[in-house]
Amino acid sequence: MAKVDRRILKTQEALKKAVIELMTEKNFDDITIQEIADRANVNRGTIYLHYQDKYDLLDQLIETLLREMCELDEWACQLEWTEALVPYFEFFEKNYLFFSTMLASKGAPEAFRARLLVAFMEGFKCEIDRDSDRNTDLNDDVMLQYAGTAYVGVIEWWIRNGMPYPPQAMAKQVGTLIGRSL
Amino acid sequence: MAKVDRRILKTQEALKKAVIELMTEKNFDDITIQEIADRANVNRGTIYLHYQDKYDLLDQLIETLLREMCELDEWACQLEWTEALVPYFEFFEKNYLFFSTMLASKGAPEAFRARLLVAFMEGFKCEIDRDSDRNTDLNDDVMLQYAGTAYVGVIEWWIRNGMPYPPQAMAKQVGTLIGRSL
DNA sequence: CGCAATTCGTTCATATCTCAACAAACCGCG
DNA sequence: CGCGGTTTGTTGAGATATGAACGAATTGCG
Repeated sequence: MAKVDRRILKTQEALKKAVIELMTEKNFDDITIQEIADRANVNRGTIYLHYQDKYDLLDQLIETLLREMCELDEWACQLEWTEALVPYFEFFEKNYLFFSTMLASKGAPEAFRARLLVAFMEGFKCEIDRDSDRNTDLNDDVMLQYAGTAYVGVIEWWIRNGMPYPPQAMAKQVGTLIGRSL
Repeated sequence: MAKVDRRILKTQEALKKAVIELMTEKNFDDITIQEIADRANVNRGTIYLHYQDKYDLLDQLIETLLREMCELDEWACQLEWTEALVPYFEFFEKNYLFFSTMLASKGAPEAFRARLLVAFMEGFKCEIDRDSDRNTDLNDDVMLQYAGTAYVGVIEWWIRNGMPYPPQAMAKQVGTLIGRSL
């Protein structure tokens, strides 16, 4: 893709960082456009050059994070599950602030869980075991829904409880379980 | 003074930060304008909108720091020495990276010590004890030179040796000594 | 409810920054 | 020395961000 002007990247990064920060301090709906602009050290009008409103900004912020996450495509049907999940849990850990906020706050982001789920199920698709016959009686969408919701549930629990186990341990256990489910 | 456009401040701060960082990694003379621009995430040409060359940038960087330091004018002839010096040593600590680089590197900043000295002596001027008669036989400039070089020397030692005592302890001791000298 | 204050979204003219290109100066090296 | 490659400083056209202003929501409160 055509390379983007450096100023655009700087502005958008500052804005997204500002939103994440502010979300840890107050409910998303209570955050004002002016506050975001101040925190990002950007003129208020500049926000409207990039986003419709603060909800659009939140949307694109989520989109960015999810895209980043999906680029951890080491799960290119290559590694074993227990290995492949490590970078993911490390990613969750690195973005702990964002995830915990998105999962805790109750304002806008009910949709966040759903988007996570879709992203995971998409990733799981090519992982279903078709070589053996242990899944002959199972429908794809059932298996995907099963493993997907389980994965999201575990992540949510892990984040909410302050990441009681290290990423590696989580990856190993969750990897085992997902492997059994697909 | 007329308020400065936000972009100017952002750019200049990024540039100064970049220089400080780079100076910890290599000799100032080996730093290239392009490197500074890259580190600051700024177009190379932009640098010339603000500075003549990298030496000018370093100059203004020093100027900025010294001005910042002088604005710690709690020593408005108000507090006792041992108290008044605390914010200064905290300032040195906060800018440890800069000071240690400026005092260690041997490229450009031989002049740095001299500038520090001048700044301190200027600040000492109004602090000379004229009320008692214990200084009647002493010249101002002698006392200033004496206390100033001593102060610079101690700071240099403290920074070079990795700040072996906390700022408060340093402020207390140096405060006592300067008080005796003026 | 009704008013005051805040926030929002938009507009405009202008300042600053960007990118690409250029010639000149500088550099290391055969 | 002389040559390629790098760095420098400058330029110009265009893109983006700024600040100030405005009326229209929205909010908080008596």
